[in-house]
Formats: sequence, C-alpha cells, structure tokens
Amino acid sequence: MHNLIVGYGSAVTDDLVLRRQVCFALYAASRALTDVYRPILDEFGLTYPQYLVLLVLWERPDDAPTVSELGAELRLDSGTLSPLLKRLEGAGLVVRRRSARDERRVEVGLTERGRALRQRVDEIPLQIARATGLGIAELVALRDTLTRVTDTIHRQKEQ
Amino acid sequence: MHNLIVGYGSAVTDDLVLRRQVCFALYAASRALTDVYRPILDEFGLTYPQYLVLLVLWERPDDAPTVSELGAELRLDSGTLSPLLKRLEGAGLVVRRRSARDERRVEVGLTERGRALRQRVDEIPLQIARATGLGIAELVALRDTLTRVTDTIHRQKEQ
DNA sequence: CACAATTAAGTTGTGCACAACTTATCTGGC
DNA sequence: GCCAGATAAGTTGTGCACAACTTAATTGTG
Repeated sequence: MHNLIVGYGSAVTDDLVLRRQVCFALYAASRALTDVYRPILDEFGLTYPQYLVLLVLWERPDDAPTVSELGAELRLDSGTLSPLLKRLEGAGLVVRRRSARDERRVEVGLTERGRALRQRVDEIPLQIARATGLGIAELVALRDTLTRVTDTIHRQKEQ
Repeated sequence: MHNLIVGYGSAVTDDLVLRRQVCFALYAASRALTDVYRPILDEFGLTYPQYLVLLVLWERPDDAPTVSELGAELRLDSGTLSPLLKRLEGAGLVVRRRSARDERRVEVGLTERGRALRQRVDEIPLQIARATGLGIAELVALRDTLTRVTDTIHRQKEQ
C-alpha cells in the first residue's frame, strides 16, 4: 500500500514529494483561506479564531456556554481560549462570569456590541465562497469530506 | 447567491452556522492531521513545518535552495523560516551559508544527518493516509480540489 | 560611476495552538 | 462530614504565522 498518491516510481521517492501530499494541500489551503479572511475581519478588529468563537456564540445567543463547551465545539483548549476570550472581552464583544452553581466554570456571553456585530458580517461567507472558485456542490462535498476526516481522526484518538 | 451551503431558512442564519462552513472544516481538519503527525514526528524531534522544509530539501538534495526559494515552495516568509531554519541547524540537520555570488542570499543544505533522516521517515505518508480513513482515489481528489482552491486564491492575490 | 530603488534575510511584536503545569472547586466513596 | 481523585480555567513556555520594520547587498538608470 505504498505509492499512495500516484502509481509509478519508487514508493519512497514518490510519497515524500511535497506536492503529492494531501496534508500539505490541506495546510496550504487552510492558510490561504485565512489570508482571505484577514483583511475582511480586520475591518471588525477580529482574527479568524476570534470570529469562530463569535460564530458559536451567535448560534445560541442566550446560552452563555462555558469555556469548555466552546472548546468542545472548536476543539481548542483553555490554553488557547483563555487569552483569546480575554482579548474579546477587552474589545467589548463578550463578557465572562463565574458560574453561580459551579465556581470552576466560566460562562461566556455576548455583549450588546457583540450581538450587534452579527448583523455586520452577513456578507463574509459569500465573499469567502467566491474566493475559493468552487461551486456550491463542490463546497458541500469538500466540507463533508473534511468533516469525515476530522471525525475519523478524533474517533481514533478517543480509543 | 446566499444560502450557499444548504437551501433553506434565512440566509443570514444559515451561512453563519459553524458546522456549515467549509473554512471551519478546513481549519479543523488541518489541525486534526497535525495532531496525527505530532507523536510520529516527535520521534525524530521534528515539528510539522520543519518536516515540510526537509521534504523540499530531500526532493533535490544537491540543490541547497535559498530561504526565498524554500519560502516560495511552502508559502512561508523569512519571518517564519529564519527561526525555523536556525532550529533545524541547531538540530544538526541543515546548514546555512551565505551565497558567494550574492551575499544577500542564504543557501540551505542538508547535513549528512539530515540526508540520512530521509530513510527513517518512509512509513509516515502511509500512516497518515490510513488515519484519514479515506481511500486512495478520495485522497487524490481531495488533494487536487484543495490545490485548486489554494491556487485560485493566490492567483487572485497577485492581481 | 553614482545612487535611488529593489531585493534578501533577519528582527520585533502579536496572536494563535498546544503541552505541561498550577490553582481552585467539586464529587463520590467511605 | 472528610478527603482523594476528578474537573475547570488559567499560566508558562515553545514554535509557528504573519505584519511591519531593519540591515545589507545588488541592480538598473541616468
């Protein structure tokens, strides 16, 4: 099961070629898309991970999930989220408060400013989709394949 | 051309849902795959970006590309590569030398140790491919779609 | 030849990611 | 009710990424 990617030449030689590797394609595409987001999100003073946190909060605006719950959605730990949330709080977009019933938990809620920002980012998904050059069907297929890969890896990790 | 991803509900509501976004799927898959690489590359004392640099050097072991040429392959700038290469040099895997004919350039070559390491990483592409749970045809299709997206974005950026 | 503009690499500062650790709180078994 | 183990968030340290900048060398044009 060598020579994974293309079936000629020596296995060793071929599989280690950069342009043949799915992982490099994934890594490069992820960074390229973040490059598309950057100037757009700059207008709102946001980074891409900060925008992702807001996406989660906008989905359930009355929920105020904990740091762990945010982390479960985004697959990020407190080492990443704690300072990020501190910056979002500094920008006046979210508030953090200790849970009353469990003092270990910190609940993250939207401020009015954070809630209002949602209305201003409507056009972003469209802009991003256009930048990929893919059609809707291709985007959906790509998303589903990637989600399947991610889920497969995470399932393996849990066992 | 709203409601990109699925054709029901309000455009605003749907397109901003995390799980519907291709970009999040890409970001999550990229990090998940890096998680698969990490314990494997740890054995060799490498990070994933360091491994990518070695892939480029292994492709043309007598070439000693410059920092810029490496950067063009990997789409990384000197701000990322300079400290990374310093670490690879510290690990005894590469050497950096000023070009004789153009003192601005720094050429990056493999040491014997760096060259030898190639023989020990043969199995990595196979291990990674297995972890994705995808078949060869799917991997190739995924790689090509992602490469197309990346190229589209970079082409737009240049104009 | 002079020198302004360009190019190459490196540096500095910010913000992720993530491992390893700390601190504070909670829970279950006795 | 006590306390060992678990859990939640935060902190520290390392290594990318990338913007903005610096320094040094080269190139093109007059």
